[in-house]
Amino acid sequence: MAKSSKIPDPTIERLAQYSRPLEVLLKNGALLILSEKLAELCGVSPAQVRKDLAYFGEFGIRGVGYDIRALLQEIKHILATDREWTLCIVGMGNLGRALVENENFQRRGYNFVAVFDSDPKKIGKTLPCGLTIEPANKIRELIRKLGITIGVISTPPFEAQRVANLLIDSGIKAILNFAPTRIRTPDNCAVENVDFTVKLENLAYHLGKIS
Amino acid sequence: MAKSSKIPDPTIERLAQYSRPLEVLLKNGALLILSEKLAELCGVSPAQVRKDLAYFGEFGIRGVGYDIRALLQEIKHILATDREWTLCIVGMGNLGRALVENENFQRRGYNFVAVFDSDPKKIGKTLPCGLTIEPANKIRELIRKLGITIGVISTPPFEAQRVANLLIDSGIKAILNFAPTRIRTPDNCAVENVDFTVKLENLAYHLGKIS
DNA sequence: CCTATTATGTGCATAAATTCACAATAAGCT
DNA sequence: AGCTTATTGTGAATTTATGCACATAATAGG
Ligand SMILES: NC(=O)c1ccc[n+]([C@@H]2O[C@H](COP(=O)([O-])OP(=O)(O)OC[C@H]3O[C@@H](n4cnc5c(N)ncnc54)[C@H](O)[C@@H]3O)[C@@H](O)[C@H]2O)c1
Ligand SMILES: NC(=O)c1ccc[n+]([C@@H]2O[C@H](COP(=O)([O-])OP(=O)(O)OC[C@H]3O[C@@H](n4cnc5c(N)ncnc54)[C@H](O)[C@@H]3O)[C@@H](O)[C@H]2O)c1
Repeated sequence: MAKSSKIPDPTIERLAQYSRPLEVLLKNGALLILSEKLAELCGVSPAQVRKDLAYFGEFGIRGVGYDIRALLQEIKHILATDREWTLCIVGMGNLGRALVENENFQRRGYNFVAVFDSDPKKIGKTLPCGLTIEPANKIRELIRKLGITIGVISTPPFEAQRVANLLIDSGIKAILNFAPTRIRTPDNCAVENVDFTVKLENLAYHLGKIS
Repeated sequence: MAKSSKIPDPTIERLAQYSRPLEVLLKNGALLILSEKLAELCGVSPAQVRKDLAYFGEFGIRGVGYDIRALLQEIKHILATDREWTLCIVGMGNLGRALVENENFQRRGYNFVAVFDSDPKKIGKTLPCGLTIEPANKIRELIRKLGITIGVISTPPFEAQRVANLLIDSGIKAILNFAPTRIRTPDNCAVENVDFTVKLENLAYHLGKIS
């Protein structure tokens, strides 16, 4: 049963990772998987896999393993990815465009329904995906009209907090931020940051210890 | 002093994060910062900041704070970002192009010196940044010739492991992987994965608990 | 030169996350 | 049915990371 208050944060992150190979296996027609196998595919320990899943219920069959289809469904349900989400992107530069054209998001239920920019030269342009770039001053209106719940920020860092405030003001409850700066949000708005250079610096650190 | 074996992994990640606001402060002419202020800017506790830094030495002045310029230099030295790195990108789709055009990397000493693709229609094209897309079969040759140490993978997931093997074979010691799949590397090759959809699923989980 | 003030550096306590090890249980076999 | 085998689910032990609280050291002011 879901003792929902006490779930470790890393567990949530791993659940998403578990779903990747499960999807592939399911597509390939596999029916069953052992914690040991899934662990290996994800680079974690088998006990970790079992414990992560056990936080939410008993999804396996002792002595047998996990039914792949059922397990995937459970994980998707836990992560609330068994429904459709509507998102918008603010800042349609190189990264924003790469995001909106990537069909991985769509396939997982993350639907971009509006994209914004403040550059007059970009506003009004229609993208290959069919969306037209809207001016930043329509953010509030369109978020409400289209019922957008997740906002993606891919503006330069200096604009990120201003944009975040605008999104929060418009009722957004979750933000994915690609600008390499921390943005502040009230407690009722979740933020996840993606900063590639931090990852690179991690690599550099490890390389530096060798060479 | 560097008891280098016992540094927590999260500490390394945070060091990179500390450097962001420090760079901004330095540019703005600030000279001094307190652990409390830096902590606030990064969303961590002041004790955490001090402890993280203390793993590597005594960089502050008691009763006074940290000299911003010196601290930044120390952090860069620890992370080995006080030197230049040469990298290549394999897979010049939307994401690969966004990465190579982003001057943030260059500014931090991460220099893309070669980019590869397997699509004949893309090979030979010259990008705004001045690099020409090379065929995948020149990966080995160019990595050696240009002394490339870090490889970036932005191919579809199905190709990622194959590409990784090629990079490892060519002597690469660190890989930044954007394909949403785990890649296996020998112990002497570090990997960092960047998976946006995992972050989104994190957000969805938190949203799901509310609405 | 001494005292008050301030903010760092750090040993110790606490909390969080992972791993261990085994009891529980399902399925197959005889 | 009972016995064997396999793998899950989980409490307890261990490891890892964070936070606390104060000793330490530097500075400023009288
Ligand atoms: N491109 C990458 O590979 C990459 C990698 C890591 C981080 N990032 C970060 O992601 C962000 C975007 O990167 P990019 O390469 O697409 O940059 P970019 O300069 O190509 O695009 C930024 C876009 O944001 C728009 N913009 C600026 N202010 C705005 C505002 N207030 N409202 C709406 N739109 C606004 C600009 O007009 C521009 O189109 C940056 O913060 C960058 O540091 C990018
Ligand atoms: N675009 C995004 O916003 C985004 C977001 C998250 C993850 N990703 C992931 O990043 C990767 C790249 O995304 P994208 O949007 O640029 O995809 P894309 O399809 O636009 O580009 C992939 C490129 O890789 C090339 N390629 C394929 N096999 C290759 C090989 N063996 N050697 C060299 N090149 C090869 C293709 O020719 C193509 O140019 C994908 O795995 C994607 O899932 C992308």
